[in-house]
Order: sequence, then C-alpha cells, then structure tokens
Amino acid sequence: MSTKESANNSAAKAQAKDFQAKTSRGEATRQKLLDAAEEVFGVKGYFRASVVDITLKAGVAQGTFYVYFPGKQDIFAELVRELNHDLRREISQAVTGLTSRREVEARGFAVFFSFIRKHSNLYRIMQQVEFVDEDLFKWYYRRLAQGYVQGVEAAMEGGEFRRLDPETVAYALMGIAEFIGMRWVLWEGKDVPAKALDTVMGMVMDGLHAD
Amino acid sequence: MSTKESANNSAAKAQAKDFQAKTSRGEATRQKLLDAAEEVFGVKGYFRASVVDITLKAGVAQGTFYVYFPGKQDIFAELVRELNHDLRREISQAVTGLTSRREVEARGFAVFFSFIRKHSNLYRIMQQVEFVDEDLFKWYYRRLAQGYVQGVEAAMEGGEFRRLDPETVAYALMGIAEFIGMRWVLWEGKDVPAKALDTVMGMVMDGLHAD
Amino acid sequence: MSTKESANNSAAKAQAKDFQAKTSRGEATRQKLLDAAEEVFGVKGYFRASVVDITLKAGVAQGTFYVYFPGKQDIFAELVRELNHDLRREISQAVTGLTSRREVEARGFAVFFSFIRKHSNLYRIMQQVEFVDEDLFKWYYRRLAQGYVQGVEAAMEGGEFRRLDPETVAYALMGIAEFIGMRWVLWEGKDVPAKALDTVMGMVMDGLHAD
Amino acid sequence: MSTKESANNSAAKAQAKDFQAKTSRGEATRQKLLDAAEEVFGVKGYFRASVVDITLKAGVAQGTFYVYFPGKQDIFAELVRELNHDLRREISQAVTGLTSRREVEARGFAVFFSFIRKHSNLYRIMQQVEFVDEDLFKWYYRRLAQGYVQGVEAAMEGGEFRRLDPETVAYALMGIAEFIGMRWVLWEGKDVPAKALDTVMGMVMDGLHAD
DNA sequence: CATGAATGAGGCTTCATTCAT
DNA sequence: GATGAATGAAGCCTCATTCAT
Repeated sequence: MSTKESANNSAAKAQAKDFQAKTSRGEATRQKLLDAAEEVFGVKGYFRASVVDITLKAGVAQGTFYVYFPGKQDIFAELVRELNHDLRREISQAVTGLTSRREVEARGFAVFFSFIRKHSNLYRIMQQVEFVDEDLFKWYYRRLAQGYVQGVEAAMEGGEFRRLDPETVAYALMGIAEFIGMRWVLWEGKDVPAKALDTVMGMVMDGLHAD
Repeated sequence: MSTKESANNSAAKAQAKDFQAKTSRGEATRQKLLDAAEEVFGVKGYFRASVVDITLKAGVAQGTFYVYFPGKQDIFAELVRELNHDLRREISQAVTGLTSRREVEARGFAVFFSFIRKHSNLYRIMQQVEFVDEDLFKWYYRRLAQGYVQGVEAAMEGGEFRRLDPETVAYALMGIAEFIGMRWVLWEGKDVPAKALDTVMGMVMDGLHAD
Repeated sequence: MSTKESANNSAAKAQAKDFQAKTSRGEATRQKLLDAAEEVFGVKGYFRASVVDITLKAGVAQGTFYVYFPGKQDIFAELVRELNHDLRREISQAVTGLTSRREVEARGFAVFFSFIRKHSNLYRIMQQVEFVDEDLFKWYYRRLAQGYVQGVEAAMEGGEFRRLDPETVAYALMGIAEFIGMRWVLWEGKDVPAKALDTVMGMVMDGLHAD
Repeated sequence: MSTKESANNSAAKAQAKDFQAKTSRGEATRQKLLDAAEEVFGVKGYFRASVVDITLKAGVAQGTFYVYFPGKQDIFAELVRELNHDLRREISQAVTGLTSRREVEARGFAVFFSFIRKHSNLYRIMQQVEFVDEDLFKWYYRRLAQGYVQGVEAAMEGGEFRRLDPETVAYALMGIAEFIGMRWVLWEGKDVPAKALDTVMGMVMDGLHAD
C-alpha cells in the first residue's frame, strides 16, 4: 500500500517501538541492518538511499528489513539517536576531570572532529534529518546545545568566561565546529589541520580583535 | 522518492544552458516557475518537492516546465546560484564605505540574518544541495568564504585583527552565522534577538575568555 | 491535443493532401523540411526522431512544420513515396534499351546498390514503414515487385528465363538485393564488392547447382 | 513516442543480467511476461508497445515487470536471442542426416517458413531490432549467416555447388527466405504456397537462365 | 508565412511496503 | 525469523500538436 514517507508522524513513531530481537541471531541481523544503513545513508543520502540498498549491503532479504524496523524513516531515526548519544558520551568522557575551561573547549573540538571523521558516513547527512523528521532534527541540536549551555554557564559563573548569552554561545560553538569539520573532514576526508585548530581556539577564547 | 537524477552530471549541465526565453511572455512564465520553485523547495525540501508541485503553484502545465529547464535539478541550481549572487551583493553593498572592521562584521551578520529571513524558504534547504550537486554545494560556500578571506586578510594586515589562519576564520564565521540564523530565523521564524547579536559580536571580536 | 500517431489512418491522409506552397519562399522551406527529415529519420529512425529534431535541422520554428505537413507521419509518407518513385525511375532509365535479360538484371542490381548508397539515410529505415503505415509499406514493395514481374514474364515468354512463378521470382530478387545491400552498403557504408556482385549474378542466372 | 531508451548501451546490458527467478512462482511470472511481450511486440511493434501493454496482457502489476527485466529493451533482447537460438536449432535438427545439398536447402526453407509462421508475432518486428540495438541486430543475422556459410562451403568443396563467394550466397539465401516469408506468411498469414517453394528451389539450384 | 510558447496525454521507471510461504 | 515475489502510487520526462501573435 505504498504510503511513501508521508509527512512527519512522530507520535505514531514513538508508539511503534522498533522491534526488539529476542534471539542473538535476530540481534545480529538487526545490527547488520543498522551498519548497512549507516553506510548507505552516508554515501547516497537519506532520500537517494533505498531500503533495497540497505538489505543488499546487509545481505538479507527485503522482507527482513520490516521484521526489525517499521520503515525507512525509523532506522534512520535510530541511527541519529545513536549518533547523538555516542557523540555526547565521547565528549563528556573526554572532558571529565579537566579543570580549565580552555582545555575543555580544546578537547571538545578535538573530540568532535575525530568523532565526525570516524562517523563521516552518517554525519554527512545530518542536515537532511530536517526534511525527514523536523522534530528529530531540532532535538539533535538542542540536546547537544544543552550540554554546552551548562558548561558555558558554569564557566561564566566561575569567572572564566565573560558574561554573554549562553545559548547563543552554544550555537555559535556548534556552528564553528560543524563548518570547520565540514571544510576539512567531510569535504577533504582529512583531519582538521593544526593551524585550523589553533585558529579556532584563538578565536573562541580571545576573539579576533587585535589586543 | 523515485528520483532518477542520475548522479551529478555537471558537465552536461554546463552545456544544456537553461533556456533563454525569447519573448516577454516567455520570460514571465520562466519567472513564475522560478518563484514557485523557491517556495516549493523551501517548504518540502528538494527531494520531496516534485515538478508537479512547482507547475501547479506556478499555474502552468507540467510540460511547460521542461520548456524552460532541462530538469528539476537545473531549476534548483539556478536558484542556488541566484541566492549566492544576491547574498554576496547585499553584503558587499552593506559594508562598502565602512572603515572599522568591527562595523564590517556587525553589518555583515545583520545583513545575513535579514537576508535569510527574507529567503528563508530557499535558505532552509541549502544543506540539501550537497546531495543534489556536490560541486554546486562546495562552490556556494567557497565563493562565500572567498569574500571573507579577503576582508579578514586585509584586517590582519591593517593590524585590526590578530594574525590567524584566514580561511579558518572565514569558515568559523560562516558557521556561527548559519547556526545562529538557523536557531532563530529558520526554526522560530523570528529576527535574531539583540542579545544574540551582541553575544556573537562580543565572541567574535573579543573572545570568550574573561579579560 | 496530443493524439500521438494513433493507428493507421490512410483514408484521412489521402484527403489531407500535404500543403502546396504558393510562393517560392514557401517551396524552399518545404524542401528544407523534407531534406532535414530524410536525414533525421535515417539517423534516428522514425520513432526516435522528433519533429523538433527536424525543425531544428531545417532551421525553422516548430510551428512552421505544421504549415507544410499535417503531421510527422505525413512527411515520412511523402519521403517514402518519393523514394519509391525515384528508385523505379532510376532503374527503368538504366535498363531502357538493354536487350539481354542478363544485362537487365546486372544493371538493375548495380543501380539499386548505388541508389541505396546515395539514399542510405532514408533507406535504412524502410522496414520501419511497416509499423508507421502498413499499407504504405506493402504498397512500396508491391509497386516495386510489379516492375519486376512484367520484366520477368516477358523474359519467360521470350525464352530467356525458365518458366517459374514470376511473383515469387520478383520477391526473391528483391530479397537478394536488400540483403546484399544491407550487408555491405548499410552496415559497412561501402559499395557492394565485385565478388558479391558476380556471385549474385551467377546465382540468379545459373543457380548454385554445379552444372 | 516518449521513449527514453537512451542510445545503445550494450555494455550496461551485459552486466545487468536479467533477473533469475528463485522460485517456481517467480519463474512462471517471468515466462508470462515473456509470452505477453512476444505477442504485444508482434502486434504493435517495439516502439508502439508499452510496458503497460505487456503487464496488462501478462496480468501482473506494472512494477512486477521490473522485478524481472531491467527495462523494455532487455525483455526484447531476450526474445530476440531466444528466437535466434530456436531458429538455428530447428534448422540444424531438420537437416541433420540429409546427404544431398538440394535436400538441405529445401528442408531449410521449409523449416524457416514454418518457423516464422509459428513465431510470426515476433518475427514481424525483426527489422526493428536495428533501431533498438544495432549490435544485437547484426549479431542476429551474422549468426544465422555463419551456419549457411559453413554448409555452403562444404557443398562447394564437395562439388555439389559451384564456386562462388559463400558469404554472399548466405545473405542472398537469407534475403530470399525473408522476402518470400514476408510476402506470404507475414502479409497474408498463410503458408508459402507450393508454387513459390518450387520456384525458390528452382531459382536457387538452377538459376533463372533458360538452360 | 513564420514563430515560439503552451499543452497534456502517455511512457518509463523506482521503491516503500505487504504478504504468502 | 527469514524470504522474495508482488504491488501500485507517484515521479520524471518527452513530444506531437495547437494557437495566439
């Protein structure tokens, strides 16, 4: 009954929880599908990727896909949620114990760049999420922003940062990270060079103004 | 999505120059299509928008579309090129004559935010361009970056800016602008609030570090 | 009102006589269209050729086509009729005055091969005529066969040819000519080689059987 | 005709091998499509036949077609290959064991005529193959010619046939067969009459010249 | 005579999804 | 759990033809 991914239907989606495998064989199949999806989406983008592409890469039959996921949109959403979760975990682990905010920012950028390099396949299409599921898209960035906001607020209260609007700072930092990552990691497939990292840190901490 | 648009074919596109209307009636129709496309793409995104959507909104027959554009991709590319051109023009006009770099940046951000507010329909999908035509996408940002780089270099030589890598600065500034614009203009449909503007300027010019 | 070339409608066609130009300027345009059509049909075949192709090659506007011809099918039919007429004329001129039937056949084959070489563009698609206008197709070959039948009958009565069914002989001769022409002229774009011509004549006059 | 089938793309075709059904149900569907295609192509010709025509006649959904064949061109090519294969098999079986070349030719013609009568649907459009896939077209006739050439050469060496160019003889024989078949089988839907068969055999073996 | 914009029916193809096995 | 055949809606695009200028 070909419904085509008609409009966002987050409510329904929340209900129709993705199938939970009961056996280890099932769990393996499910994982194969997720791995395949990550690669396929990354290479072709969400819209050009087809579920046949995914099942082919996963080495399972087309029907098998629907045993584990209600639809194309759902496996994508799961990947995005995982991505968000993993990124936040990696960052928070990396900065735990650091005392200076300067170090926190430096580590944060570095971890972010290495994260998107590792997950460049999927990260490449983050922006498409907006047109797959707008709520999911906002959720992704808001969730990320939250972490920043807290840290930034603490730094301001501790006197390490000047007093500015924390949310704006959070989005600005994310913007910088994304664009620098895009320029070197996604476009060139390379690490962000040291001079760029230094420049970013210099800009962020001390601004552009000469003295 | 039933696309087809087989891979990027920039070579072919360069050749098959968009049709040049020979009468004013034709020119009007072409413009109707362009306007309709801008709105439709903005609302549904590139992939979910169909050329039927566009012709319906433009009030012409489906076949008429193909009198003026070789395909869906081409009208999109033209819109992106226009967008880029207009944005650069508006910014350069706005900063002409300004002497202090601080003012240039302030004006630049302000103009950018009002620009994407005016063209929020189309701007909303800039990121999708990458999956429609990767070269076009890179061209868009590189072209934008160029302008920045020159200005930033001049400011460094003039002693107004500290010495940092100009390209990195350019991408960082674009990232900030995009994310702040996304947060308030695209998500909320509002102007960027003064506190955000101030924060951005403060960050950019003087950094986050206290004193 | 897109009718698409629906079914053969020879009756209607006979009525809707192709437009007769009244001025020499008009006659020139008409001829440009016919020339262009011959080439375009020859290269792309009837079905893949479009009337835009023809008007483009002729250097006139699309609408102009319909000033001179009721439709795509009609210009094609006219070309086929011309072809048939010219071929018959060339052959009959070439064999006029020849006394021996052997010479008549030899000349006939030679003229046919040089004719299709000259008109290979159009001749290449003779077989498609069947699916454009079945009656026209049969008319073409029947008309050609007629000439043969008369000559063959005369040769039989004159004792030059053995007594066989003249119509069968006519079609057999046409088949030989077409296939030999196809093999060397249409496929290779060359003249039919002497050895082939000799073989054909030997076969036709004296058969394959070793004395 | 709204085709699309962009130029000959034999390379791609070689790769995208027609789908091999994995179940008997699938095999049955595939065969239904092949049968329907043979009829539809025969009646309407390749270009006027649509894949909807085929699926309707086969009683399956339009999409099902593409489960088994990459496109219209491909099912057609398969039919042509089958046709060629079957024809050669039937002829070679029929002449196996015959000692006199005269008998071989007589049987060959007879089998050919009954073959095209049985497959008149498809055979009717053999000539269109040239404009669908030129290579396939030449392959068809060259392959057929090969068989003839060998037989003819053997007959010459055995002293049964006069020494002539074997390839020319092969194409001439094919031409005769096609045109006689066209005249009676394809045009009239009848068997080739005895008088025509006799005439053909007479011509071929002993020529037209009166002793 | 000539032009070129406009039309809309119709063709090919893709693909998310369902379902019987 | 897994399979793979089947579906049909929907998308892109072509083109013969009409018509106002």
